[in-house]
Amino acid sequence: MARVKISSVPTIRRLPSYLHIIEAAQKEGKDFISGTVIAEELELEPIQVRKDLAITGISGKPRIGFPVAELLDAITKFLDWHHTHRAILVGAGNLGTALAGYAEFNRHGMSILAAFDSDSRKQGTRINGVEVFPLEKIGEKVKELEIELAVLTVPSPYAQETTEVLLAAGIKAIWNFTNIKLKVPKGIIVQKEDLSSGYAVLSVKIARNRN
Amino acid sequence: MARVKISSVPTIRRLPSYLHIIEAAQKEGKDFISGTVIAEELELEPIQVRKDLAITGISGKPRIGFPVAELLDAITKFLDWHHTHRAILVGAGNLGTALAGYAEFNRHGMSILAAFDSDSRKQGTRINGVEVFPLEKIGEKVKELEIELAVLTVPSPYAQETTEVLLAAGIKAIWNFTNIKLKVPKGIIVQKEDLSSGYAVLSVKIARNRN
DNA sequence: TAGATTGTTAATCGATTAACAATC
DNA sequence: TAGATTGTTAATCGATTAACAATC
Repeated sequence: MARVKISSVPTIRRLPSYLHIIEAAQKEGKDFISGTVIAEELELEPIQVRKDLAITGISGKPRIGFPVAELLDAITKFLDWHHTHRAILVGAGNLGTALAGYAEFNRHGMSILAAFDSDSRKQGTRINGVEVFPLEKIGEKVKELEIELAVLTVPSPYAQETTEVLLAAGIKAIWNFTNIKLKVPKGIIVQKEDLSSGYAVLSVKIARNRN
Repeated sequence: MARVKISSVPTIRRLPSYLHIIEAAQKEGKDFISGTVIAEELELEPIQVRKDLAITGISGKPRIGFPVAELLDAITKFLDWHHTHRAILVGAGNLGTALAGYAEFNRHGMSILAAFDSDSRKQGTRINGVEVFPLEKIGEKVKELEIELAVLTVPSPYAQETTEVLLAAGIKAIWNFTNIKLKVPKGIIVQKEDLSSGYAVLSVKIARNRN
């Protein structure tokens, strides 16, 4: 009986970088790639790569490695990147515009179908091909376009009130780029992308390096 | 003998969110804030907040909590956010522009003093107040402006070659927003900000939620 | 005083790493 | 065959959580 392997968040976070390496190997015409090679490329331990790849269910051959095509397929499916994630962008500023045009996401199933902004000068224009609507249209568009995900890139002071609008529209998953901890009911998925925490780690490293 | 408390990366990553909560408390005129309150706000365990705050060296009072002003000062200093980090932005696209205008970073010591882009139409213009120069000027400007940090927001295919230019210019720390694992000599600090790994976690959560 | 909160020490949990037989 | 790599089982490491005395 096939049991679902338990996968940890750290493992999930590493999978996209594996995917990237394996895609490069495929472009070079390789049919197999070893965990050792992937590990070298990313400066990880080989055992960690093997453990991570185990969750895909693909088995490798000793001395040869893992089959590239199968691995790409299995990782993509594991990440649910073979499905389209129908998304809206809320807050059409620079960050939102950057995300709308980020090829990496588009290639992996994220489809931003509409953007929203409170600035009437932006309404009716397009950012990276995505039309910008007033916030009032969120409810209507979410239903019409069968949206499952909202990418939140409004200024932080508006994060919570905008979230209320999204919840009212029936949104079940929010990718939160603000530095506000959103208050949402149980069952709503919130993924917080915290640039400040990255800056904190970097800053501490630099400070330690100075001494 | 005062020993430097060991601090883990997870702890450092949580400090900015504590700072945010404590700043809000200060604005409300509060002189003390308890770990319990911070934990509630962020949906963390109180014991985790107390452990994390211990690295600042500030001690709290039972029943009352931690002194807000001292805590803000200690966290800011711990993160080295009281020093100015002189930075350049390499790649003046939408993401770079967003980072240049991100008030959160400016408020906490990151000072972007110049931007660079290979697109000659951008050269001479300003993004969020930062002047854009051709890449050829990097070496000169890094010396002139005493830059210690480069924020890398070029398209991924140019990430490694741009890094070589930065290294040649004497840059010792790179904040890498591309999805390329940069090859750098030992001693160079690279902080990778990986949006794809966030998307991976989100995507898996959504997929699990559908079942 | 009563009791909420701190801070220390110990226990638990989970992720990473090590060891090594199996095998291509 | 020889030996590099896989995959499993066990050991280690480090982070989180629990327990609880001290105390404001």
